[in-house]
Amino acid sequence: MICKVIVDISNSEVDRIFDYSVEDGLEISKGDRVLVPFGNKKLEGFCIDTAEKSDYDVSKLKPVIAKLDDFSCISEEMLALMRFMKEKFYLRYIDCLRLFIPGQMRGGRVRELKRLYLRLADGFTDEERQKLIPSRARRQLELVEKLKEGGEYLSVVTEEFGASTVNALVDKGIVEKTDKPVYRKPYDSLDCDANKVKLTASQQNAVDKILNGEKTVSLLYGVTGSGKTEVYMNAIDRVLKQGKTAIMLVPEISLTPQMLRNFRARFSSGVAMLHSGLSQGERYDEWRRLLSGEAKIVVGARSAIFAPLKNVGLIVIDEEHDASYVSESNPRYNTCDIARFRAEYNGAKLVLGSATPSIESFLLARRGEYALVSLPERISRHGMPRIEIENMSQELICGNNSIFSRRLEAELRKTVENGNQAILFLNRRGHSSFAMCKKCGYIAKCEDCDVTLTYHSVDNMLKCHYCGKRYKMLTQCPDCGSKEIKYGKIGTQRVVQELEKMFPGVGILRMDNETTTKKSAYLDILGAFKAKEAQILVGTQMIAKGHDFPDVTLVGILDADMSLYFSDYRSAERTFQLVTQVAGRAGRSDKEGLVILQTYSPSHYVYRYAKNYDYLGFFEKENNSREVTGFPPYSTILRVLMTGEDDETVKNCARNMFVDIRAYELENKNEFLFLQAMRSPVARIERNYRYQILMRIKREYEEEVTREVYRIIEQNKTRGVSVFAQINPQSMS
DNA sequence: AGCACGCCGACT
DNA sequence: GTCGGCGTGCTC
Repeated sequence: MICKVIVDISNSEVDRIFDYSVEDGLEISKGDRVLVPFGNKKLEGFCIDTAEKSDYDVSKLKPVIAKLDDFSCISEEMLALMRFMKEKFYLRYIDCLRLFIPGQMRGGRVRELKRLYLRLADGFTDEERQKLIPSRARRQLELVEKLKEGGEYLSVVTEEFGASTVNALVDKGIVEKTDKPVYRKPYDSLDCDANKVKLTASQQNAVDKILNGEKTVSLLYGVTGSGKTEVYMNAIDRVLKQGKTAIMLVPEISLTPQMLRNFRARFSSGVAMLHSGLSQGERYDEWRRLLSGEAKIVVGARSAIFAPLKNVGLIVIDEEHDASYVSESNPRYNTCDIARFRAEYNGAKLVLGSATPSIESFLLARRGEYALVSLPERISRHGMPRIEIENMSQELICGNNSIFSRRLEAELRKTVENGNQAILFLNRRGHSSFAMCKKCGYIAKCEDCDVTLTYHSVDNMLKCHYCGKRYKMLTQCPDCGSKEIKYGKIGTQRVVQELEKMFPGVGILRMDNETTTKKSAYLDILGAFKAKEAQILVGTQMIAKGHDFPDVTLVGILDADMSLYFSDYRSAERTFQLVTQVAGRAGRSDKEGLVILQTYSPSHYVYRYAKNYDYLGFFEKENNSREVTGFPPYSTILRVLMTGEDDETVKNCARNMFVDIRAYELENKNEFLFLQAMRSPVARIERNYRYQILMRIKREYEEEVTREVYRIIEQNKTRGVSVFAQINPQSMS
């Protein structure tokens, strides 16, 4: 027999299928991990197929050394998914396969916790047992009866029956001692009261539409507090009753302990969790519980979409618009595409849930490709805080050059005096910034792309990340002539300093990506704020989602424009989602909440719609603008990134590929909207030089053009250059 | 990736 | 004369 193997080295040179012979007596099947000789050493690898023939000279084949695990770890479905991912995202086989198993398994680092386990030995009839056990040995007979219903750990049995009883049966050979792994269960202490809430009519209707509708994908559109979680849990419950399994995804950052607790309570040990908070060992154990079928539901972040479940009946992606569902490094993939593949493969349903769906998803729903399932808005906007917009240009004209508007300062004072809490929110996207006139709100944009220019402090230039065009930094506003150009960004540190001056003695907490590298620190700060150890919390995106703070009555968004003018075609969408989400932090209890949004562009349409919580209005406007400008979802942006240690080599490789792609473009003019090669905006990372080829392709040609581009890449790839593809990148770094 | 094979400069 | 530089080719 021939075994087709992918070796465990992440390098495009060896990311090919290698054939090995399998010697008699060794049983290898598709999806097994194997140990193989490779060059002059032994490597781990994955058997992705078996065959009778090989294209390679059979007499030169080396034999597989061994099978690595005593279970099969990659299912037929996952092998198909691997091929899909390679085609769609231009990934290596091995990088996909690595996503499918817990990291600990590689390199034989798994240390399974094993305990002795008792079970009845095969090959004994009841009569034979009766002959062997004296009828007066009541305890032995009882134990045999118990074990007939299934095995049990030795320690449990010994406690109940005593060691002598056990040993007597083991000596007779009627009972066998074996090793059985025990799985570490995180959150085992959570209480498990089955809190089944009766669904409202509209929730019930939503569940029916999701599970019984003809469409594979449903977009569940419902504002915060409309009861989406109940819909998810009910739908999962019904799917489980059909003997199927379910995948529930939540955004990474939130880790939503609330959601995890709900699931544990409702489904107890049938739930496995996979997220970054677990230790390596816990992660492995949860994965094994899923593989063995012991757990039928997985709750987790992005990577949980690769859970080794069989017969999946339902996949839920909660907060579908969240950026954490897109992998922006190494194996770059989009969770939604993976979920759709798995749903279609299994004949399962996929639910995308959000209060502020991505433009892409909502458009697909409106076109009828997805079923649109809406939960009614809460009866009134009561409970949603009022959003007020403060014009920062006006503040400047009135002589207020501070980072706080006079209104925000007054409201902060009021909040502090009343013993309530406030959150001040700062935007921080990446390391870049943009140029803006503080007087009139003018924003420097690219002449060709209508995208905000990014300020690069290294050379004091403004650059367009979508076409590579460079501009001199502004010294004066071209519109109003003012020399007050803002291009930096406010740091949390600075905000805290100002606050300390304004409110001496008031507790202030600070949280941002830089200071909070540890997960525990993040939870500590939130805990301290919840316990009212401070009255003001200053933070970045991290505090925007999840947690409820009942005493927060004021939320200030200091620099809303930071995300509005970020150089990304999705910046308006992001800002709308952000404002809506941040607003949700104020007034979650009976206390009335207020949101103050500071901006230099008070009349921007995003703020107009966000202020009224008008998602549909925003969608219409934004969707229209995407169509006019030819950005996704009306086009597909394909970025080919090349990196390597030698600048010349990488540059040449990029040039060669560009020449071929350009030739293809000239023959297929109609399919392209844009094509250009350039240095990457971040030109060098970790001593690797970076070049990129950017294209915008008409949406309907996405598949055929990407296929052709990948073919050209494959043809031109050179030693010393790594090539990656990115579809609709979140950022260009 | 990692290693072997292979062809040109300064050294015990 | 050799030791060793890293360019190129290969790994079933």
